[in-house]
Amino acid sequence: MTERISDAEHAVMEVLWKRAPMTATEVADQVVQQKDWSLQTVKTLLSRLAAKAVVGTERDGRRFLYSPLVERDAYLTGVSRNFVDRLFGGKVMPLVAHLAEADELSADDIREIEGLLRELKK
Amino acid sequence: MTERISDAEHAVMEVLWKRAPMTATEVADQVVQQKDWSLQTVKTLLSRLAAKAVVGTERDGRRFLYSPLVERDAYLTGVSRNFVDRLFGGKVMPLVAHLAEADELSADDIREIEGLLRELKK
DNA sequence: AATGACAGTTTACATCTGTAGTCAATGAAA
DNA sequence: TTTCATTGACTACAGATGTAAACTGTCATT
Repeated sequence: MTERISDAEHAVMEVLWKRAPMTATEVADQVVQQKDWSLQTVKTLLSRLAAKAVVGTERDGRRFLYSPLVERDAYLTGVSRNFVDRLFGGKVMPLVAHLAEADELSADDIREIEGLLRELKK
Repeated sequence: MTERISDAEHAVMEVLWKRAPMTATEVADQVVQQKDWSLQTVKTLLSRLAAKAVVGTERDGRRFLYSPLVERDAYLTGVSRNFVDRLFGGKVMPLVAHLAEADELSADDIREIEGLLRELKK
């Protein structure tokens, strides 16, 4: 199973998923636009991710270039699977139903999803 | 915003959401069918939930009766909202699309969801 | 050669979580 | 009334997490 990625780590991953490889400083520059973290914090998160082999490092002179080793897609699948399992008994229906009842779905959302499902049946 | 409920705590809540009020021992009896936890562990979790005011206590002689103070529905809405926000930019479409692409949706699922959406549009 | 600016590594530290063990009070049973 | 079982309260303790500061090695500059 894929290594667990914490919330804070996830923010770092999102940056790396957008562009990679990047140096720690580059990553931090991006992350800081979202989260009010220090450079050190971002470095720590990168190290932990590297230790878990969720990101890979490649030496570039005196510094490292970081790249994701786990694809965003695979990660999302795992997390979604887990989420739906734990909270909705593994069924997507109840989740969609719930979001719908909670008025989290706009008419546009509904149309979009219907279109998607129509595609899927082909 | 609703207090955060950890995974272990969530298992306890599921039991209380099914029936309440219940004593700690009753809750533990139910929980143990799912998780291999000791009575003490369940009691600790109940205490933590009570401390966070996620469950309420009512004295019954020498023991307590516990009941949820947060409704399952409200909880699910919050957690789902948060999940979709963090991972799918707040849009449900990408989530459904993702699950679909990851083959997490069966033909039956698709039909069911379509039925649901059709209802919603009325 | 001395100095300063980065980069990565190590250490820190409070809080949250998972998972109980122990203790003290109290009601039930003998 | 002595004893036992039950219940909540307090304590424990390791690992994960959020959030860094301090340390160390090494180029680039003076």
